[in-house]
Amino acid sequence: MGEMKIIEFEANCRNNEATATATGAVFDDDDDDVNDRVLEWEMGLPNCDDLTPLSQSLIPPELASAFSISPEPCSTAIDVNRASQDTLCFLRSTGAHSSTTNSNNNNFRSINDPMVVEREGDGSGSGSGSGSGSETKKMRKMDNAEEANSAVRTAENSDDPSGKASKRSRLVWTPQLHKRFVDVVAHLGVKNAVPKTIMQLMNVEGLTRENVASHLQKYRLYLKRTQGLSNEGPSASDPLFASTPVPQSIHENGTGVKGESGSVNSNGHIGMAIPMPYGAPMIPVPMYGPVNQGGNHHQNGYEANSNGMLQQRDWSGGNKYGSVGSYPHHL
DNA sequence: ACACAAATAT
DNA sequence: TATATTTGTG
Repeated sequence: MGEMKIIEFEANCRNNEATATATGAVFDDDDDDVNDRVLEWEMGLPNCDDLTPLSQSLIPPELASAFSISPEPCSTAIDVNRASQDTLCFLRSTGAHSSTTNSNNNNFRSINDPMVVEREGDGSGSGSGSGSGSETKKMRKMDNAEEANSAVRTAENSDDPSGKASKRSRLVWTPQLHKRFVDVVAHLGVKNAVPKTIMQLMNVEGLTRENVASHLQKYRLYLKRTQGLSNEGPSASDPLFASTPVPQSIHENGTGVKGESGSVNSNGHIGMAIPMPYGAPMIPVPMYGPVNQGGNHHQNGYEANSNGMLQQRDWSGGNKYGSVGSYPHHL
């Protein structure tokens, strides 16, 4: 278990020099009080949906080309898995013992299984693809809904055999996606929060301006309905929106630099203007769904998405945005 | 070309 | 119901 976690983290942070070093330090174990520190350290670790998946290139294409950086073919989930395997082998051969490295920590979720899109065209094929049918099956616990389904697809379904424009199916605004959306909207002021910009900063592959525009329209209505009216009563409607507290920074805030940070929202949440939000792509791919509208069974707004996280208030208590990364400064 | 809101469609 | 698309306006 402990091994698994470390490996996953390793994989997720491969590009983070500092963290990688830290990981190494753990293995040097002098133990004992180190354990406490490790625990403490782990508490502050970013949640999995805050981590940048390896499957995502850290450098935007434009930037890469601008600095003539070699493309580095963006790794697939399979690559990530293989990397995990390699790391595992390496660690074992090195004699790293993570035996004492605690076991209780449900906080870790693997995102090396790709966040996926499914198009309504093919309802089939949601195989747990990444494994490529080979090993790794042993430690797959997938507690609860964790990675219940995972299909490895890409936004642009490669084959658009007939003709051209592959009809995208409806975008499903998962809590992760929406969180991202809200973060970005909060980060830009009201002024700059226009669909195009939002789309760019969200940096989600396959996300279109129309997607954002539509969602933004709805979101604005939601805002008008809630903070417009003094009564903030039944937030029963729009579970998605309700689950993602509206940052105060939506007030007036151009670059967000001068904004008060640490202000507390009505919910008791910290609505600080996100210091340095995403710069690099984090969320690989939005999730599309089979639109579940033929015989709709469940009424909750949630989808049993590939992460299975119906994270409602993961962030309720403290402000641990392990949320690393930074918005591109050049905007 | 874009943003926007409202209406409408799926 | 959630999202997409259209329409009209700026």
